[in-house]
Amino acid sequence: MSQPPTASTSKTDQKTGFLRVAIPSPLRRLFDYLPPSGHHASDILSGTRVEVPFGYRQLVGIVISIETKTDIEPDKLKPAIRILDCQPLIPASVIELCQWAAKYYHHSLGDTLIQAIPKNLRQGKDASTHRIRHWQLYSSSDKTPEALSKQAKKQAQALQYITEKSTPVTEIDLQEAGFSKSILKQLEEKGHIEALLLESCQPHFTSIEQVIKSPSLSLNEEQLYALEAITDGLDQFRSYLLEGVTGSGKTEVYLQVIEAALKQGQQTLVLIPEIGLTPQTLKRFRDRFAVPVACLHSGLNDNERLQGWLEASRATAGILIATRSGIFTPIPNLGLIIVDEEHDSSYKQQDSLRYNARDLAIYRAKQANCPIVLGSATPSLETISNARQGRYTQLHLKQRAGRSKPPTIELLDVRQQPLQEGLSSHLIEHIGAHLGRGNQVMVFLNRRGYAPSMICHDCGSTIDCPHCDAHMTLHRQPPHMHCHHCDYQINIPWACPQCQSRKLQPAGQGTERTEQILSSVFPGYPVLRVDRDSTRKKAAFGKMLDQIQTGKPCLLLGTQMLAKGHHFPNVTLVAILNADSGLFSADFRGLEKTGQLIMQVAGRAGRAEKPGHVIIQTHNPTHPSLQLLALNDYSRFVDSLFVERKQLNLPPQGFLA
DNA sequence: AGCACGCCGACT
DNA sequence: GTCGGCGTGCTC
Repeated sequence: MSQPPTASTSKTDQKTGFLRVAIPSPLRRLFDYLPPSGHHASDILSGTRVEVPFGYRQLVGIVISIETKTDIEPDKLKPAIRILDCQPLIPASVIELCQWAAKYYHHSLGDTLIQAIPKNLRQGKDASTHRIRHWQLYSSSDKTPEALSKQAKKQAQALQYITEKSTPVTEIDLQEAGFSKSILKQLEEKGHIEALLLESCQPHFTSIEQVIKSPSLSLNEEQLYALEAITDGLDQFRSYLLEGVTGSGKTEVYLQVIEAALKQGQQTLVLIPEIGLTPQTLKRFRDRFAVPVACLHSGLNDNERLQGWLEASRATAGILIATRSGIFTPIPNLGLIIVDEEHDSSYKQQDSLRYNARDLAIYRAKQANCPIVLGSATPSLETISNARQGRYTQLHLKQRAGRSKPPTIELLDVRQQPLQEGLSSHLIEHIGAHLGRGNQVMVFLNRRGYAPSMICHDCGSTIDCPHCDAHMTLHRQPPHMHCHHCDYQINIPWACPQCQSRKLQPAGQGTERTEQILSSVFPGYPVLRVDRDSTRKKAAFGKMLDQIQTGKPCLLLGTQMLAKGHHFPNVTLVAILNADSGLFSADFRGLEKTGQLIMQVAGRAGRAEKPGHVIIQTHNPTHPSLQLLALNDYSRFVDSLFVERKQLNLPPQGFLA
């Protein structure tokens, strides 16, 4: 082995400093390294990724700081392998956010930071040379393209679109213009176009002079008041609660606030619930704004995620629409945060770092000194409590936009009434009447499968999951028993495992069972079942939505998938079958969740010209919470919950941990 | 969390 | 002999 040129060299290296690195490991401390050979610590910036030896492994860590002193014995220090970024990948603001989150949620900083960046970057991929697929006309003349057939209209349009652009077009751009991958592939096979991998060279979003692509809608008085309240303080931290009933036009207020932020050269982060980012939502943003709109959600592959992340962190996109984890995306010109459906539980991460993206969003807005808008028709008690204590400015949208009226809500007492597979005859009459008038009916049942349990008629024992002790749900399509907690599945038993009796019976109602009864009672109308089982295939849900949008009379039967975000103009009757099961939940937030769900479901009724009617079947017509919900009065319902929480000293009145 | 090491019992 | 089960300890 050759000696270093002089003995003093290594000493000088040590004097220049150490890298303090956050390592993706559950250990809640940082690790010091010598700079990689050929580097001086003083040239390395915090926020860059660094590859380091760690035990027997090599990991990608994040440089948190450069230190001149270390407590580690010199012979234990290892040099880092290499620096992965020439510019900080994670800005100081996001490191600070992660430090706060790691401390608050008792998690390691390394694990917190590493989950804040896309998978590709976690694995050490070079961020500066990220390439994406572009398409251009076939450039060499070694073969003549095959002529397009007259039927291939879409292909001809795509070819036209690509021809008109002078530079290669990104595949994403083409997809937004309505040309699918298969169209492009066919054009490629016929020799018309070719793919190129190019670095995207989009300009900073502020270089796009016109912010708006299509004109805004006109606002009613309440909307205008909200808009002005928020835009008055665009340059300072302030939290707003935008409480607006379903159909009151919250989104239009968001869009116009975003417009104001963009005009000041600032980016907006829009957080939405997990299932909230439908292609329609995205389209609405992209149709309105001329600046690029990036998105991050679970439907994207690793490269698309990286793309969205880079567009936001390089400020090529003016708007980032993201689900929970998007709260960690670097956004250099952050000037506005919107959290839509702020009460939604998908903002909570349940495993590893147990954060609530809505709460981190508040921290981030404070950090960026910008306004944050929490929007919901049914805000969480925490948020209402904050608003009442004056921490948030409260804005109300009480009227539905346009001419539609709030629905009437009826509690249908089914005590002592004959039930046909969970449906009372009164309800069946109502459903028939609405269908007969050519309208659509929505039946809401928050239980998928055929029946939530199997019970032995002779000994009373139930079929339970061996792993989690919960009842196993009976499914008929295909026939099996399924644990909805851990996914454990078995065949339907022939006999009771306890007493060998053959009298095992389905107990309770699931959507499959209700589908059967609805089809037999209303044979002339299609029954569309929308739950996680019937929509497992990717296109299935979309197809059902299309069928609903035709407006023809039909029965829509589903779980909470139906409750959120969709606009069904022809639904005039909403029936809620098992509201009772939510009234006596073990979780102290159970009643709150139930109330929010009922309000959300009820909001599906009568959104257009036709008045809506909601029927809640119940064995507890005198339940005070249910009565308040039936008055369509969410705030009085919330008041009653506050009283209860106060008595039991539960959040937000008290603390649990 | 990973990963290696080391101790011990079961098998070709 | 040696394969592998899991208990323990360490990571700059």
